[in-house]
Formats: sequence, structure tokens, C-alpha cells
Amino acid sequence: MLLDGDHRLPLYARLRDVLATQVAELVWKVDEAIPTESELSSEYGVSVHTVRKAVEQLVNEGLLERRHGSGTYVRRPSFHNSLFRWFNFEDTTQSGHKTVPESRLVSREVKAAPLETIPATKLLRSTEVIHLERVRLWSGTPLMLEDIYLPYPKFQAVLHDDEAEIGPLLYPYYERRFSRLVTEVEDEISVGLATERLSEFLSIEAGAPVVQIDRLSKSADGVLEVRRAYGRGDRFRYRVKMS
Amino acid sequence: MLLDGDHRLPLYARLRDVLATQVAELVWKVDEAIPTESELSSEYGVSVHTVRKAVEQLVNEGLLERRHGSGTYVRRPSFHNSLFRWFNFEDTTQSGHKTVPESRLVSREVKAAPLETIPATKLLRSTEVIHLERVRLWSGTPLMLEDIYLPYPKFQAVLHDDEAEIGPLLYPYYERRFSRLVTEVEDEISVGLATERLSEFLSIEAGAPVVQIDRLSKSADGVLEVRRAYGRGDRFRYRVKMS
DNA sequence: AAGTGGTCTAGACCACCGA
DNA sequence: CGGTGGTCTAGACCACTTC
Repeated sequence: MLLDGDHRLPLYARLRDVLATQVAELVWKVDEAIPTESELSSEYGVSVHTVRKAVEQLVNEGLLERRHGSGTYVRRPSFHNSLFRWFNFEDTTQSGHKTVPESRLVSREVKAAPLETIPATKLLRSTEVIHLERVRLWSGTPLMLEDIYLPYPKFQAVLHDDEAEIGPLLYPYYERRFSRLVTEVEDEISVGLATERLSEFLSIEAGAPVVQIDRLSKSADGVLEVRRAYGRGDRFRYRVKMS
Repeated sequence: MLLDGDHRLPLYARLRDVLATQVAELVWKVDEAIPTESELSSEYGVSVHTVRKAVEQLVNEGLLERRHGSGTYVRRPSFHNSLFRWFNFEDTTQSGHKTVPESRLVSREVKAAPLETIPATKLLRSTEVIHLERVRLWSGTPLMLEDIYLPYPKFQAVLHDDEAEIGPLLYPYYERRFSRLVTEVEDEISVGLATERLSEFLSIEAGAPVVQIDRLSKSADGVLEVRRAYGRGDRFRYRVKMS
């Protein structure tokens, strides 16, 4: 079992690619240890240092996690609540126990490919899609309205599952119910004004500023979910440092 | 010249700190090569590999830049145009030559500490501040209105310098004129609606969505400039990937 | 051709974890 | 305690830049 592939690429890069593929194909489960450095070293016939350099890259990319004295593990990406990172919510619970966002499903239905779902059907490679409408609240205040699109029929169970069973977070539900792990998300932010529909669900005035977050959620086998979330503009806050 | 400091820290970490300090103190100029790996190795009495690990960190942090076969250089952070990164502008110049944003100074004055400049005076550690008002355009279209605050009297030359001499980009001007290099910026984004003043300068309707970008620009000796930029909401676009 | 960083090896010792 | 990753060394050879 040696490293072939582009002989122009250095050994550690080829090893990185091999390991990355194996992680994506779930050769090891999430939170499971991959082989030790010396095992990989002898398996692929390279020095330990070369293995370390390959693993180092994957750690920087967020796929693996080292635990000193214990091993190197497949990392579970945690996007739970990650849409809320765009908003500013004073966690006013004095007690200090963390607030969990609430969710309320407004509608669930299957749609063929009417105009507004065409991008979703393309991205999900599915002619019919499931459409969920959901309101998300933070300590009682509605913050976001979401339009969520999922491939049909693969995810049809979501149409009839009890809302309590689905829970407030979808990604853990996808993992439990459909064995699909979200490994990467892409967000695109833009801004606009509240329509009638939004003013109603978010309890803000029509014409108030809103932010729109378009999200693609990907798993090992491609785009898993297409989502468009509208949030209250007055609660939007984002910080970046550059150097 | 050996590495003292916390003996709990590994050698490469101590060396990283030493080098980072020297970069901050401009021991080497921007774009100048630092000593070679073998020079550093013998100077500090550590192996080349240890030097490489220290340098590697600083490269990841953006302070240094390696050039294979040539040397390791102090990196010039490039925030030129960096406010435009928040906006979507189809670069419609067919020719492919890069468009430079235009700037138009609207007003320049010294202010004591009226209400709205109090945060700036604190951050700039200066009781009087210079206030610049500036419009920024992209291929003729006004995109942003900026309120810029600088410490007085240190930057008073900006009050009377010819606008052509100042040019469309302030950071290079600060470097030329005041020998101050911006090394780090912090942006905070929020959204709102266009006031009368904004609708006038940005040629949009009052009540249209705008984004507000609050920026701190820092140099080696602290906060150098405080800026609030208002941009057209319809041109705002920001993308992020997470994993 | 000389000098730089880039890759790779072999091996020693340390710090941490878990049984 | 044995096994894991973390630090560190010494040294060979390669790829690239510069003159």
C-alpha cells in the first residue's frame, strides 16, 4: 500500500489526499481515532515526520483533531445554532445556563419545480423538493424565518415526523434519521426590506431592514439542503479581524 | 543570544515570540528579507527545523512570507480597497484592467469632543480629533459615505494637503506622510435604513437599506483611525465557508 | 554557481493519557 | 505502565532564485 498519484506532488501532500478521502468516505466514524502516526508511517512507507505533516494540514483544515497522549480523531463539525452567529442576542438569562433557540414549523410540503424552487432542485439534483417553512426564536423573540429545501423522496420522513421528534436543530436530526452528516456550509449574506410576510412572522414593521442568509449545507455526497433565512436587521451584527 | 523567557514554552514558541516582536518593532522593513534559516539557527542555537516551525507559525499568522529560493520576507498587509470587499461590483470594464475606486473628500475639520465624536476621542486617546467626510465611488457609482476620525494634532497635515496628493487610498498616504503602517483592522457590520443625508450622497431613496461598517485601524502603537462607513445595501454581498 | 527555502529521513527524548 | 502525540536534533538531497 504505497503512495501513487501525481509524482510531482510531495509525499505528504499525496498522503493528505488519501487521508482526506478516507475521512470523507467515513472509513473512520466521527470521533473515532485514526491509525497512529507510526502505523501510518509503516503502512505507507514514509517517515513519521511526513505523516505528521500530512495530518497537520488536515487538522488546520478542520477534518482531524489531535489529542496529546491519546490519538488523532475525526472531528465532528459543529454548526448547531450556526445561523445565530450572525445575530446579536444579549443572553439575558441571568442564571448563566445556555439558551437553546426554539423552532416552530409553519408548513411542510412537496413541490414540483415552480419558479422559486428551480435553483433548489438543481442544487439538490432532484426534480421534486420538500419545502419547510420555519420560524426560529431566541428566548421567545422571533429572529428568523427560514425556507428550507430538501431532496424528495429521500427526506420524505420529515413531512410526517412529529415536530417534537425533529427538535429545534435540524442537522442532528438529519444525522439521527437519515445518517447524513453536514460537513460544510456556505453562507451568502445580503440585505433588503421586510415584506408583509416577513413583518408578520418576525413582528417587525413592513419596510424595516432585514438580512437574507442563503445557505448551502453539504455532506460527503454533495449538497444536502438549500436554505434561505430572513433575519431581523436590527439584531444583525458581524465582526471580523483582518491582518 | 539565546532564548530565555518562559521555560515552560517550547523553543519554537519562544523563537516565534522573539521574531514577532522584532517584526512589530520594524527591525526589518516591510518587504525586506529576515535572516536566513541557517543564520537564525546558529544565532539562537537551535536546529533549523525549530526555526522553520517558528517561521511557519508567523507565516500562518500573516506576518511573514516565504519565497522559495529567495528568502523569508516581512509581509505588507494589504487592506487597500478592503472596505470594498463587502460589496458586489461587477467589474464591467471589458478591457480587464483593474478599476481603482475613486474618492471625493466632502469636508475636513477639527472637532473638540461633541457627542458623536466621544467614542473616537477615547479610542484615539486624543481630546480633539480630525473629521473627514468622504464619498467613495466604483466606476462612477457612489457606493459608500465615510466618516473618518484621526488624532489631532498628529495628522493635521491631512487638513490642508492637496486632495490629489492624498489620493484615493488613505493607508498608503498615512505611510508616506506620517510613517504609520496599518497592520490590523477590525470591522463590525450592521444594517439600517438610509437617512436624508445618505440618500443624497449615495443616490438612493431615503428608507432604502444601508449597511454600516465600523472599522478600527491599528498600527504598532495602537488605534490609528476610527471610521464609520455607510454603504448601499443593494450592493452588499458577503460569502463565508465554514467547516 | 552559490545560496535560499522545501522535502524527507532516522532517531532521541519528553509530556500526556488511559488502563 | 505502555502507547500516544509533541519537541528537537543532525543531516541529506532537491527545487528554485539570483547573479
